[in-house]
Amino acid sequence: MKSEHIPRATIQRLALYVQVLETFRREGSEVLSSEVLAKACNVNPSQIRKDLAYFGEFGVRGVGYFVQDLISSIKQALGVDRVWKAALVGVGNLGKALLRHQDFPRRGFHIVGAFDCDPFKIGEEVSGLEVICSRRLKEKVEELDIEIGLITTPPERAQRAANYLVDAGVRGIINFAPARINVPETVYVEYVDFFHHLYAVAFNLNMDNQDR
Amino acid sequence: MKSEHIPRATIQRLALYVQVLETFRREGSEVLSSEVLAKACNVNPSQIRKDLAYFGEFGVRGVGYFVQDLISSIKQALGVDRVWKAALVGVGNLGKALLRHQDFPRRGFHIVGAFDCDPFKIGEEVSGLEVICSRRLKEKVEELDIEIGLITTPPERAQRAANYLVDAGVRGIINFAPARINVPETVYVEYVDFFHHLYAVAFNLNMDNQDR
DNA sequence: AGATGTGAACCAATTCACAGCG
DNA sequence: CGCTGTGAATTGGTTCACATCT
Repeated sequence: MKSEHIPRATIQRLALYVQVLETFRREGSEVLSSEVLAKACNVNPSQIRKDLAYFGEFGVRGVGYFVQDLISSIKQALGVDRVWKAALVGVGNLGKALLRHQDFPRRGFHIVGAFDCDPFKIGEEVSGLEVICSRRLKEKVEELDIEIGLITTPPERAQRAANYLVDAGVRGIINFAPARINVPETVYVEYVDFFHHLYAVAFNLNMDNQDR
Repeated sequence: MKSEHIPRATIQRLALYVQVLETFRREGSEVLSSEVLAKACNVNPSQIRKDLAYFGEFGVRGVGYFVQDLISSIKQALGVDRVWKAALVGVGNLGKALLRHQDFPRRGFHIVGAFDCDPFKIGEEVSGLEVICSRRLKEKVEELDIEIGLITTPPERAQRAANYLVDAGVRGIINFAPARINVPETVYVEYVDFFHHLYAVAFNLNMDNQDR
């Protein structure tokens, strides 16, 4: 693999390719060209080839790509060809929904700890996990070998959750709370915010309305 | 407002600015410079000024921006200075969590219809809404004046949900299901997929691990 | 023959640097 | 004087076009 800098957009597209390739596999495809995959993903074929080229040569000239092999190769490139263990902090509506979400284990992300600071929630069981006091994060992260943290607290408690996670040695965080968080440079944060998407939809509908 | 093409990234950042500005407002700030806002959003100050320039001149030279005014201006630019009515299709774990999510109404997105095709779910009440058969979408969309659709079905039923929504005249869709959907050009779709973010985190942690 | 892999050309978005204004 | 607003410079990402290989 080339150690060039890999655009963030490439990573996002690779995740998309896996999703679409898995659909092709379910439907029985064994080989496909970058052109076919491109159409299904709504991107340019050479975009796909460039994205893949960061990690190696996975295709066969004159033939295309073997679906199963390509899925495996991309997953390996992304580092999702293994199990990642995660802790969830904030057992509200969203937190519970994520804990119950079948796709997490199915996709290799095992949520092995659920944390909250509300004494009424501590001890409650959600989806086979006992809710534990957030203060005990460090101890549990070490015990369970957790590498990823999911923050699903209300926004005003997101920073505190982040602090606990960082202190516990977690180096990857996905923040579902609508608030920015400060963490050391060594910690990687992804923000998930539905409302940014809702705003984008509203903006586009609004534009269309004005054009008429 | 200039009718230039506005980059998608700009729209996403404007949504971010609103989020961060609302935090500043809560904390009592009345005026701030692009530099201060930039630091809080982790972007370049001139980026902010450029983004805003697509829509008008909102600042005061030598002073900065008035927090409250800027929030209002951006919301107006994005088209979120009003209420948008939405239908949710697919009342599973995620669907229920979204229906119960206080932030939707708080941010101007009112989910006024919940739909599912499972006869066991139809008639059930979730967060004050009766679950209605998906086939009745068209009728309800017209009756309730719905403009946005949220798809929270399993992936294999996402396309059908999209078809119902399009047929009902909905022109903006947010798809939470991990599947691409085909819709006419006139319909705007946003995809929300946690796993793309999880993959990005996994990739970065994986890289860090290899570097050591 | 037909698809990949890739350097070159293109285009868009970000950042710089400073003129313009309160 | 200080910060905005913006043309110019730069960076980075995407697309093209074709050499390359099965």
